[in-house]
Amino acid sequence: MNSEFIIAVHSLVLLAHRPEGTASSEEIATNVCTHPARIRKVLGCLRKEGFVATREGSGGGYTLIKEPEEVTLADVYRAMAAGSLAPSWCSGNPEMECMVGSNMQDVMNSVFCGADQQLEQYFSQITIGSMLAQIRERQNA
Amino acid sequence: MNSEFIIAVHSLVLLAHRPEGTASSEEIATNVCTHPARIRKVLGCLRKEGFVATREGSGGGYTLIKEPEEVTLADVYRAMAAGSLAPSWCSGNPEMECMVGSNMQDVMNSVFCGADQQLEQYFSQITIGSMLAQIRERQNA
DNA sequence: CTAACTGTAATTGATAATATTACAGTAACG
DNA sequence: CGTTACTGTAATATTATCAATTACAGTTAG
Repeated sequence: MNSEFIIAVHSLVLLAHRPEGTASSEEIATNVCTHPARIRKVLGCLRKEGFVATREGSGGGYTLIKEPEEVTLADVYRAMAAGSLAPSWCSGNPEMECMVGSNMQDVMNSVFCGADQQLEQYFSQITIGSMLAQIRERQNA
Repeated sequence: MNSEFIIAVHSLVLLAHRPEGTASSEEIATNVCTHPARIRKVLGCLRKEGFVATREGSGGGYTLIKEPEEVTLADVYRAMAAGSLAPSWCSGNPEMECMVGSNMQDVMNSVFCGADQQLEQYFSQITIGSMLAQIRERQNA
């Protein structure tokens, strides 16, 4: 799994937790434990996909512009990491003579496409809001 | 996803395709397109898990000792790559003060545990035998 | 005894992931 | 205005991970 997916989810949960839904890249970076430049890159992507609004300049930052309960992890997954299940490494080779070796890439690919869909379906049941709720439960326990 | 999972699946399908269910690490490596030493490592693991038998010495090699239709990708996944969905990279830090940052690792972890189970369930519907059948279909088409 | 194997570990090389730095562009605020 | 505090983006370094390769001890058939 793409670690940018994790950063995106964490950032969205943090924004949802903020009363105004707003934070700067530095605040988010501190919370996520990474570099502000990386946050800016990931949240720039989330902006293009319509999850957050950004304001440049002094006092600027990132604002969540969707209801936390309506943003599913599947939405985030599609935006950040779709198809990332299959490893870059590939077995077999379509050019070879052996029936198994020459067809394996295609068959393996279809297996991973199905897995990706399965994963997306699972993620569609989890929202940014429900993750925040889980965190609050843990805190109270 | 772990690429050893792919190597394991490919190797098992190849063995299933062989009349005697047998091949040497070099034959498998050629078919998979990797190095024999890597095959030996992966299939050594499959031996420990009871999928194949190995014979050392001259004329030795690897033999499939299960029915291809009864070996599911979930079995292989558990043996080779269980829990490999979650990235090594971790966001947040349990030591920090912020509720979100300090609990994110745990919550994220539970999300990925669920995803892993989901994936395993999907893989349990696919067998080495069914993959070989798919390959044969493609070949005929 | 030799040839053909597996088992395993160490080393190297390649690639990808992450952190860091740098700086241009933008907006608030005095 | 000019200064300060931000984002956007790219380039560069640094690490970490993955895969190939090499090496060699142990095993078995003939």
